[in-house]
Amino acid sequence: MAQALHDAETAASFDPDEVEQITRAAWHYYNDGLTQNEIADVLGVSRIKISRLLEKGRQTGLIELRINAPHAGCLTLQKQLITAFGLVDARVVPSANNLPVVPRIGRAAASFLMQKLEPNDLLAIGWGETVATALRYAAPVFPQNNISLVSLTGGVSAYVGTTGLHGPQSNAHLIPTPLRVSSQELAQMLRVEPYVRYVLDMAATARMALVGVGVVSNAATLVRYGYCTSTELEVFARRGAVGDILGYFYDAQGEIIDFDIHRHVVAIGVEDLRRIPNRAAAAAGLQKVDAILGLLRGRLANILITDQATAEELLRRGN
Amino acid sequence: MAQALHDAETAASFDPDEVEQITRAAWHYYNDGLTQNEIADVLGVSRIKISRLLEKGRQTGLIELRINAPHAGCLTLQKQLITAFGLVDARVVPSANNLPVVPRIGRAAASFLMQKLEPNDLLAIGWGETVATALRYAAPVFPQNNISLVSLTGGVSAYVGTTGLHGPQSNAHLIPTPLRVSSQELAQMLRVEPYVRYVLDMAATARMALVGVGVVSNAATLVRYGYCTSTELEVFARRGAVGDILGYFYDAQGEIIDFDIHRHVVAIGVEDLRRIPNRAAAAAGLQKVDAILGLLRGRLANILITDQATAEELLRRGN
DNA sequence: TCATCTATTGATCATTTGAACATATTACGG
DNA sequence: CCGTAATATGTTCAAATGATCAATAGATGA
Repeated sequence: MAQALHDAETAASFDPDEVEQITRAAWHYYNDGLTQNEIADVLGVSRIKISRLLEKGRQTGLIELRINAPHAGCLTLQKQLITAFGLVDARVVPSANNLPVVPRIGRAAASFLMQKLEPNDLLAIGWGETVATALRYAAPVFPQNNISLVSLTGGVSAYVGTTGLHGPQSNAHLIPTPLRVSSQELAQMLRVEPYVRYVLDMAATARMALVGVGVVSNAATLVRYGYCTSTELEVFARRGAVGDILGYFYDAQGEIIDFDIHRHVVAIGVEDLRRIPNRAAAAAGLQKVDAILGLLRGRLANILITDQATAEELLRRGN
Repeated sequence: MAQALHDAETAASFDPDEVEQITRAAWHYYNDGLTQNEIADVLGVSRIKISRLLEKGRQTGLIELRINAPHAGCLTLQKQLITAFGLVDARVVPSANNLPVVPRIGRAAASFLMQKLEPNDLLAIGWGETVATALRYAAPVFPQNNISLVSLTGGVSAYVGTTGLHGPQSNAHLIPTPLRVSSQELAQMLRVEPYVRYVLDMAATARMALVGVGVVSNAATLVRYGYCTSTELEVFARRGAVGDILGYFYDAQGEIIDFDIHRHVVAIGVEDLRRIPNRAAAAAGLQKVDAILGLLRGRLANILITDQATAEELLRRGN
């Protein structure tokens, strides 16, 4: 079910030799200001190879570009979000009307993680496209700092697989089940499976979580990947659901509504989630404003990564 | 005396409008992958302007490029340095034979500072070319995180002036005297001047210090800027001096030697310096190996930022 | 007020760069 | 052992970029 959430175009390489080459090239290129040709001479390879090494470095997050001055307008928005919703932190990326939202937010989330995570930290991840994108950018760096991953729900292995976070050196503990299964009984059985239990317990100890926010509409990722039908969502919406987190639907105040589907979900409980001290939600888009508002009101997340337009709308409608 | 340590070519601008423009441009360029032309259209300015904004952003450190995987060979060296000399941390930049050393080490030091300093921190700075370069790169970012600067010695104002760290928003407390004055009496009078006293006391409370390492040879920066004569240095060398820190000369074991000049220096005392928990020395070059060895043996610094060749030589000769 | 000087902006062009294509090399299944 | 596919490397070329020079606006001082 929904196996190939993302095609594996970006399977990152961890060949130490290549990492060394990339680093060396990057150093010369960005710090020393050499041209690709000069680096090629120094390292004794062809120019195009340098070009490709640099490209790969940027893709994988090995080379990270940090903008040290928060965009003035957005800095204000960040502060406003923090105070208006009592957040721990917030990131607002400048708006860009006709650029796809997910990669932009994903990058911002990756950047946030790289800034906040400390060596040996444990990062818990939820389900969703934005989370997947963020991981794609941030994950290659994790082995360096010995950062471990743990999933908050089933169904994430599909897209973690595309981040290159496999192999002996990686440290990813993923719940090996779908997000939702067909019956309450099966879900319960899976939850008490030793390894599943183990991962869920570990997830509850994470210091930082990154989750996505689901909307209640046909466009929901849950629908697109077959975990829900549009019909179900219509019912949920009629009963007051505005969004979902980890497969749990909540109302405008962020209260989890009692739906059957919640007992079909293989995921950490909401109470446990709330005990994770840093819960970052990455989401943007005007269609998500209601969902985000509920999320923040219910303190299901206390960190928000979004874009300018969404932030403005949140502030207009919020509180 | 030695006023223009560096020409003011890089006087950074803090026009908030420009910072915003740079940020916006950088975001589109590096995160969204737009071309300069496209950004020019979006922001409504000429393409060449975007090019210049980006250039300025990189120069001033507003746009920071971080390489997330330590160079493999150098990572080893870093670890070896840390264990061999009992350091708190170390940075080793890859060697590049015919590139000037100072800017490379300076950038590495700036990068180190930006990584380690936390908002509202106080950074103490010593005297020297490398420190000046590091500041040039790192300083523009400080107002953002409300990082304050304090000088450990006199004579730094000359080069801090070139970092744009002036004006109301900046927070730089500099000792308004030369590094060395002509008599013991004058030095003593200056040290008890209220403002000088105040700055020295404040410096002693810093959590992080960045200092340079002076060699005992004609090439010493102290000589070039007129604080010492070659003749003096010859005498010092004959009496066992291998290097200087903040104007204090020490022997191969890092013991401060008792010289008259030390009483002519307006600087924090060595004991107070040693009480600063993180003392980073930035220096590279084979001619500095003896000086660095002494420095580390005497624990005058417990963090070292250097290059590959120097690190290897240190390890060969050290301990 | 004018002249001069400086700083900013704009245009041109050589260099640098990445994308598209072509080729070689290696891995793999029959 | 061969053929096929997948991967890596090399070549060519158009796009993108930054340096240089010219022009303009703005500041400074007599």
